[in-house]
Amino acid sequence: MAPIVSEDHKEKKKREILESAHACFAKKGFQVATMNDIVEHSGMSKGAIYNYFNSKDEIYLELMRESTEQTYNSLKESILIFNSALEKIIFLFDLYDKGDGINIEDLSKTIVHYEFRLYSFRHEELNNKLNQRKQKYFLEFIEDIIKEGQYSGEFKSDLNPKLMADLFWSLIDGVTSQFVYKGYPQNEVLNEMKNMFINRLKV
Amino acid sequence: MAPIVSEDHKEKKKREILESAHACFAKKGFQVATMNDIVEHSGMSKGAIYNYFNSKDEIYLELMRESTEQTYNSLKESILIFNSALEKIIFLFDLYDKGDGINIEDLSKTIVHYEFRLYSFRHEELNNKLNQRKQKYFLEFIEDIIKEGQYSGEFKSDLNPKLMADLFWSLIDGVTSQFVYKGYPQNEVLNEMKNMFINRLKV
Amino acid sequence: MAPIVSEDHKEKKKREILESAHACFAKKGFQVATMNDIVEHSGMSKGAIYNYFNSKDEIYLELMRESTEQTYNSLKESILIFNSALEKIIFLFDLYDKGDGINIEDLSKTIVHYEFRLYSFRHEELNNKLNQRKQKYFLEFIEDIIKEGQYSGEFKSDLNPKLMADLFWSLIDGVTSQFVYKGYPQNEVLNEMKNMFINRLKV
Amino acid sequence: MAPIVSEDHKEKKKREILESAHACFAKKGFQVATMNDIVEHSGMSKGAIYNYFNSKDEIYLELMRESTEQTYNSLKESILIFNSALEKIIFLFDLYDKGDGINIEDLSKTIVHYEFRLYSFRHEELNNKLNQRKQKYFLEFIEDIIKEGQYSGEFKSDLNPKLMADLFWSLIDGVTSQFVYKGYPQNEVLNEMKNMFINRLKV
DNA sequence: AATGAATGAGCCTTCATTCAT
DNA sequence: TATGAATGAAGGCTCATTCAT
Repeated sequence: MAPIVSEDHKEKKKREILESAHACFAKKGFQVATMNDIVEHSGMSKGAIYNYFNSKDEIYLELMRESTEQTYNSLKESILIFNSALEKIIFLFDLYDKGDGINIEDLSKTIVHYEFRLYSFRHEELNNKLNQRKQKYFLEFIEDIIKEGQYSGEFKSDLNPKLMADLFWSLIDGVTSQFVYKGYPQNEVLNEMKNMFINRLKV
Repeated sequence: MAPIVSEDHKEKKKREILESAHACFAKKGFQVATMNDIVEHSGMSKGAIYNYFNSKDEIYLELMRESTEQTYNSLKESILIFNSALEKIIFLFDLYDKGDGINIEDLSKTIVHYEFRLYSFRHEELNNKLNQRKQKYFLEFIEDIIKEGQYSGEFKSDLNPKLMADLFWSLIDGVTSQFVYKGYPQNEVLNEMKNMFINRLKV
Repeated sequence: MAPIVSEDHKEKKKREILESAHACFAKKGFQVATMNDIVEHSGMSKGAIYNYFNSKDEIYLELMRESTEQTYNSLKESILIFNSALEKIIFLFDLYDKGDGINIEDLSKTIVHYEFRLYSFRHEELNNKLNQRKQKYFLEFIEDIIKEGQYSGEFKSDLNPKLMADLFWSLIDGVTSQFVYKGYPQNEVLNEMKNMFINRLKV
Repeated sequence: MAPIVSEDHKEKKKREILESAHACFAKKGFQVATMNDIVEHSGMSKGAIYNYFNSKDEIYLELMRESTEQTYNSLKESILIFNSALEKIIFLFDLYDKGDGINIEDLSKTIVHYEFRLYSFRHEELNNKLNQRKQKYFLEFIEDIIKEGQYSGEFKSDLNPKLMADLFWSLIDGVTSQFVYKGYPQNEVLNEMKNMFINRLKV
């Protein structure tokens, strides 16, 4: 006899749980939010959730993995339309321009992201398994663009691409961090950073 | 009846508790560290600690307040010896140079700092004033140095001092954030930032 | 509409479930083994199992009933080939000789048997009849052999057959119990018991 | 400042918990009885109990340890008054004579004891740590008496004392086991065993 | 003030059982 | 009948906080 629910349905359920979890983590923080919160928010039963995920940690991990993957994929895809390395870099900075006004959801996501990072710090195994790989993806992604710019003659040839990639993400982290701190976007700061960084790169 | 213990003694006790608490929070994180951990680390009794602080939260908040204040005071004092605005800025950047090697304790302290920040985000009512004031102090602190440099002719006169101050802390946050992320100092990145920032400032 | 599956098929399914259950109970113990374990071991679905048994307890009880019956039947049948009461008794003792070496499966089965016993103790209402009948069967079984030996002149005529039957099972229980305790067979002890018991019986 | 409660008080509390636990284990079985049962039965709070014991297992272990020690000590002491090995053996058998009637408490204790044994079987570490030592104590205890009887000329010199000790406890286990099974004492059976065993020993 | 035993709400997780399909 | 996702009570345990001494 055929399975009662389709794979699709199962995926949808997982999504529901993950979204509820994310909402709860955003509202209360990952460590403070409880499985009961997620149960309540999702409207599902406790057992149902444990049918899809084996632990609170696993939910967290999946959320982390997804977020990284999505960000990575969307970054990668979005720059395909640009022909020059410079344009790519400019575009990436502009992605972090939150526009005007306070976007609570954006803020929440960022908060959860930071909490993930701190939580990972206390769990070395996780940290190593996930963060290193993640770092590598994102770092190499920028590194490649820098190299491309050097190859095409857009960027100074004596720059250390690895260092520039580190610098790029540090700048982004800095502005995001301030976003959390202050509660509103730091677009002017971001703009300053963009200019600085581009000046540093351009021949 | 005269008070049995002096105010001084009380302050000393509070200090002991706060230091133990900070050590425990640094080691395990605020959420995971327990009152029992603090009891054990401080060598005091549970009841004694509750005589000085009404809750774990209160200890945490007090630690935040103090830490901010201390950092502020030490920053303020330390730059007194410099005569030029540029030297002051350079000195401040250099403060965040962690030297070589991984210093776990330094890392832990930074983590606690970041946890503070997230915790604050969840307790808007309580900490709004605290954070705003704190922000203001640190921002104005840099703002004043920028203005000083403009006045003395060291820095470009058309810079927005507020924006430069925001930028400064964003850069610092960015590099610190990466420190947490990677687990080791990002001194080269810091150096790049320093040069960029100074270039942006100098006439 | 005619029944889709025959009674035979139903019996076969029940058997499968019972065997899986027995394997799981033997491996983990009744309390620790879960319905999921049985599901997994049997390859059937949870719902299917609940179509044949109303509860985990019911499976357990049925297993008990069956096991007792089977043991009884096989005991009864196996001694048919012997002509003297003495030979029968000797044969029964030898059944409990586990040979050399530790046989984990044998041990596990014995454990389940003992767990049955304790479980029964906690469910007097349900099992009173079951146990009493069981007891009666096994006791009368031995009792009859004793009487047969007395009738044939092999055994002392002044023995109380009931008491001797009690004694027989106590000896068997004792040696089995030690088997569980120590984890390896107690064949020498069993042999001593056999000799003692036979000496007590023989004229 | 002196501690608030005396060591005595603490010991008394531990005793209370252990007695409640034993009562609950006896009533429902070790695995089925819950910490909540113990909480309820003891009238203490959950936290209080966890102040004295770190886990349900630990309570069980302590109960086991105590029971073994007490039995061992009382056995050892009680036979001091006898001069001959034979008298000692006889006395030990008589200890297990439960008199007439059903003593529920005695039965409960025995049940809990058997459950301990089975539970241990599933937890090898425990089994090894505790049972072996316990076994050794009790076995050597009997072994020594056998040897004493051989030395004094009371018992056959060609007996294997280790085997006789094993046999002794197997007999006791057997009769106790039947006690659990049937729910009432098996004194006549015990008497038969005693006579058999003594006949086997005596020159 | 100091002590630390006591409290009990709450946490994460498990699992026998049910029921829509 | 068969399926397995859903249910939710219950389990062991933790820990911030209280309070009698």
